[in-house]
Amino acid sequence: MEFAGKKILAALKQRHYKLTPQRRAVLKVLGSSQEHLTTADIYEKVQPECPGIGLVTIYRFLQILTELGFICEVHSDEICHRYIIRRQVVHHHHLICSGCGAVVDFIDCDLSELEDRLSRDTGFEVGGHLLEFYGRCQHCQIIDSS
Amino acid sequence: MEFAGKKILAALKQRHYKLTPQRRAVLKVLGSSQEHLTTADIYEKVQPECPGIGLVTIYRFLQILTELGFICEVHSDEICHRYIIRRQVVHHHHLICSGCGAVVDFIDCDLSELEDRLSRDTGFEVGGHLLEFYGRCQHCQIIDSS
DNA sequence: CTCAGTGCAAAGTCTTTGCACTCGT
DNA sequence: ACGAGTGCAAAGACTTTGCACTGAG
Repeated sequence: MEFAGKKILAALKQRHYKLTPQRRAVLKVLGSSQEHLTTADIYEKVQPECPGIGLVTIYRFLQILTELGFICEVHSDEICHRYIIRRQVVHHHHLICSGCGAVVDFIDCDLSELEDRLSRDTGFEVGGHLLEFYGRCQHCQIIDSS
Repeated sequence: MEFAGKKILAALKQRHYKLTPQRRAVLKVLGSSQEHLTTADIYEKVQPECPGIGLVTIYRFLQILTELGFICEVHSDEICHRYIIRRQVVHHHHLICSGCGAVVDFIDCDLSELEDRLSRDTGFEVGGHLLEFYGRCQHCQIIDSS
């Protein structure tokens, strides 16, 4: 999953953001992880590659990545402020494993009908939505039953 | 919307939680607000009714209410850890006004087909989902255009 | 009367800010 | 060589914990 990271690096370069070793390392971690990560998770995972890195640097970089839409925040009743690299450029949703934290993206969901109905019923001008599914991935189901 | 608060009071009593003036006041605030509130919001709104109340008390009580499922956390890319009283006992979703914070519940959404497909495609055992819509309520639309 | 609940203060966690130094461009 | 980016330390925001007192049942 190096691809997403590489793509973001190029995009950052184009916007004249500096490509420091720290940023490369953070992107590498984000790009090679299937799970949603907290800032602290990233900090830990970056250590081998970039021992001296400061937490602050990660905070600041994540902020940039969020602003540019390169990472998504993952939400649930249990989880907040966890990040995952955005593999889909388009609007999409997450299927999250509550066991290992793996995240699967999916694109096609037709909520427009529901959106229209809500709009009619409530008078709201509906601008967007957040949809996330929770469950257990195959691997964690096996662990559960053993 | 006093109703929800009254109902919760009864449920708490049944579970032998003590019904202190502080708890009554917090429930009153939650029950009479259409918006999602932070702990600090509740703290402020409770002052007139219960001047000496401590923030800590609210934290602790919200924790109980969350555990018992009487309030829901509201999520979005902007908003996290905001609470709203649970008016629907059953599974439901939120339509949130990004202007004034008003929250409308809605129940009927048929995601089972999508859930089945995801389950088939990914091997996940899907346990639940979080669906929230964002938009502008009628009132805020009027303000916007003036 | 008893112990859950409260309020205060202190501690803990997470995140942001100020500032001098470094290094990518 | 310039200024964005970095790391440290300190400050700030939010939440939890310890402890003695209070009041609901």
